[in-house]
Amino acid sequence: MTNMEITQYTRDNLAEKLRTHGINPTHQRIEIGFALFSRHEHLSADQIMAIVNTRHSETSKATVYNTLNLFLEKKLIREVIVDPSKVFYDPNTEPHYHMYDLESGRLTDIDAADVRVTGLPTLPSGMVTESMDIVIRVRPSDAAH
Amino acid sequence: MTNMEITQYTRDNLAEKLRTHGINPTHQRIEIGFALFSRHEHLSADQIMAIVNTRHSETSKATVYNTLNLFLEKKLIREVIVDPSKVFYDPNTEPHYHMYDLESGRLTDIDAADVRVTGLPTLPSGMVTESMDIVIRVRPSDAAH
DNA sequence: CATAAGGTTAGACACAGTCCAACCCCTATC
DNA sequence: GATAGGGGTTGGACTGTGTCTAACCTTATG
Repeated sequence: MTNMEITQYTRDNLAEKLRTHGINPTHQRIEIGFALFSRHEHLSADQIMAIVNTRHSETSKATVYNTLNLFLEKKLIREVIVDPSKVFYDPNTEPHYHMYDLESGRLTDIDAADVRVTGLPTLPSGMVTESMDIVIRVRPSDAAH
Repeated sequence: MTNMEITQYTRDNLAEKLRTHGINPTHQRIEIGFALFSRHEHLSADQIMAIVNTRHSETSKATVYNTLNLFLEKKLIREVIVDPSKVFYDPNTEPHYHMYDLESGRLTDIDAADVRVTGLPTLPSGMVTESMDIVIRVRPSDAAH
């Protein structure tokens, strides 16, 4: 099981999800996880911090980064690198790719199930693939480029 | 013609290349272009600045960034976003993808000619594709992950 | 209770990249 | 060959993301 289908996240089942990934579910971690998993959006660290700090207790910048890096390490979330100025964190760990709207900065998922990539070279020996990312950068056709 | 085959770059034919792209070939711009095009490597802004400042005159950080952004605008080079901490600049504007070694940070090209990608969704109407980037992240198989 | 380990915090820090106002250099014009 | 003007360059200040550190808090355990 990589991802049991939870349709509605609560702070309780999120705590459970953290535990099954070997993460001690503290107050702050649950809030940060909740921010990511209850929305299904790609959020940057500062967006997450803003969301978390509008409710309940304050959470520091250090904790936000500590927690996101912990979640990454434990493969609970993924990192999406499309914008040179900030990293997006992606609660969807199923295989998928991304479409990035250069105009709005909006990032949307492309299901990997339908996509086939052929003709890639074989890896140098002793190397293994960690991930393959595909990013399609798009813009409105009337926009000046 | 997108890219005439220049096997050996000199400061002279580089000045010519800049001119054909509508760029006034100044001293600094030629040096920065030479750093990128004579190597066929992916360099970051600080690497370029280091290279340029070991020979001839000094070039400021502002000029390095101004020039790289100008080159990007004029489609003389491409930007490769794989590492959250820095942008790489790619002198190769032919269609190709990238393999990124997470251990060493080394970035290598994958020729696009052999690669086929099928099953991508159609774009939302009014949108055009600016680019499609594929990044294969690899690491040594013995490395702790 | 005492202790220790783990978690959180504010604030200092590092670093990539941008901005700005002053300056420089080159060319055109007289 | 003086002058002016525009494009290019510059140092330095600044911004924003992300990291580090040392102190502090919390919780489980004996």
